[in-house]
Amino acid sequence: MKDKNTPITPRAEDYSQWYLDVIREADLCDYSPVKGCMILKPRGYALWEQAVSFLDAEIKKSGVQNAYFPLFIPQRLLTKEKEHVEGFAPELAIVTHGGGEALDEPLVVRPTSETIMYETFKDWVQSYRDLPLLINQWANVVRWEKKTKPFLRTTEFLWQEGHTVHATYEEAEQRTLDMLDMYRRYSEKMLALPVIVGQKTEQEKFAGALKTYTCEAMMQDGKALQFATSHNLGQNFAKAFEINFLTEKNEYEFGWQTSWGVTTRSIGGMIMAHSDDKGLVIPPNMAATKVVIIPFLKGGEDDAKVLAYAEQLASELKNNSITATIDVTDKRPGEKHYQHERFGTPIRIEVGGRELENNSFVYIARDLSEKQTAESKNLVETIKNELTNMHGRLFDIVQNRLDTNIQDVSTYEEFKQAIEDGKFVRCFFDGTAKTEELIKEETGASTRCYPLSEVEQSGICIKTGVPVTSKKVIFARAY
RNA sequence: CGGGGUGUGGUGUAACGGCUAACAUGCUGGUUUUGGGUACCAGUGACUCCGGGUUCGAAUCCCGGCACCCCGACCA
Repeated sequence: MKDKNTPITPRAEDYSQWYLDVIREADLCDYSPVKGCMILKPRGYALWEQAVSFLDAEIKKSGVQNAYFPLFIPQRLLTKEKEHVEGFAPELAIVTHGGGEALDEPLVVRPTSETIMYETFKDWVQSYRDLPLLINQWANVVRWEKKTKPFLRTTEFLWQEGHTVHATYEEAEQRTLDMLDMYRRYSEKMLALPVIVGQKTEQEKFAGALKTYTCEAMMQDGKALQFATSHNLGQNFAKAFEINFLTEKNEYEFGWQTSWGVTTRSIGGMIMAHSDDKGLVIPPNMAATKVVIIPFLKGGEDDAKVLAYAEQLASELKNNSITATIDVTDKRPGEKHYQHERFGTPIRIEVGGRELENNSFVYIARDLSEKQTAESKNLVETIKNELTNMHGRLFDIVQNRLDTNIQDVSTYEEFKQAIEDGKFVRCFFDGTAKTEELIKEETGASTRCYPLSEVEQSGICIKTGVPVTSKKVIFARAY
């Protein structure tokens, strides 16, 4: 943790350094001895736990069961689907020795579990009666990335990966979209983060997928962050792994598959999108501790009464499912205030002799600096409302940022300028890998997605001028 | 992996090639304070990232490694 004479870097000065400062100040993680890996400290892990509890419930509600597959994947399995192996080959961690001896066949540390799961799924799926097969796993995966940043890109990360097999394309597509929508809800309800949901271009889709859908969020510097994906795998993997089943007509057909995942990166997105120059801001629904109560203790005989009052307020909140703690450390009040601002605790309540006397309490929402006073009989209602309002305020700020920073352009000059200004750009594009690469080279912007909200229409490609009939695509610089 | 930058107590910094590596903060104990980082006293804490070299003498110069940061390429 930094000291008081070394405040965190202001956002405008160096966004990247600010982000690292916020994380360190909030005591979320440590660097590991292995480059690029992240040690999640309790405060950081608590954020992920909130995400897990929401997502796990939603996943189960949609009929999916949890299972667990091994960390090690025999290398030959990974090579079965051609595009898949080509996509992942450069970032694999491979184990060559075990028990002190060289292994006959190297083992890949899973970068994702399609291959090892589907090798098994082929045995689980025999008949149309076995479908749909709906499996999810909570796991860690390893991708040996060149460059890392806490939460946003780490060598090892935590995620949830869902894998399903269906009897028809339509059903698989529906599942793909349903899970995409779950991620949108996760983002909006938990992270207070509005997102653009849409479909990835051919070039940007998942290695081995038919279609990839994504949630794209806008950070405070205008860069995009993709933090959840849902893939319609078609029959690509089913063919490679021979996942076939007998239909009602007693004919063999390959299964139609989906996979979908969200990672600890989403926590990074939340941090980047909401935090400020004072430090971390945790949206209320993501905060394990929603309220911290700071009693003003003056060393007199009133202290016991003030403390009892604080405890009374805390237990009332807890009885109404609002997690609250009392900060009884012997630090000075000001120091506590700064600390909890850096920790991002959504609401701070202050009580002392004054409040005790007139049965009130002072509260401050993390995203506002004004102190407000309320009567203790209205405690639960007041705090509940404030938590709800805070969620709304955080959401609206990001929504507004998104709305005002998406620009429709019709010339390449406009395009370049808008990207330079840190905006999301919406335009037509010919859909080719060549054009996409060229634009990326010249401007640093990549395609984010074809938003689901867009409609197909005629236009001309922003770069090549070729006439196209398609949705407009979003371009942006991205993390 | 290419280009650039930075590595000094837990943290942030300082020190011309030259005294026992300095200051602030933190941490521990004490007194004092407590409605936005109290003040003072005492204590604690660094083979100056690692390994070589140049030199009478290296935190400082040179070479090699490693780590971190920034900009690219790769990606959730």
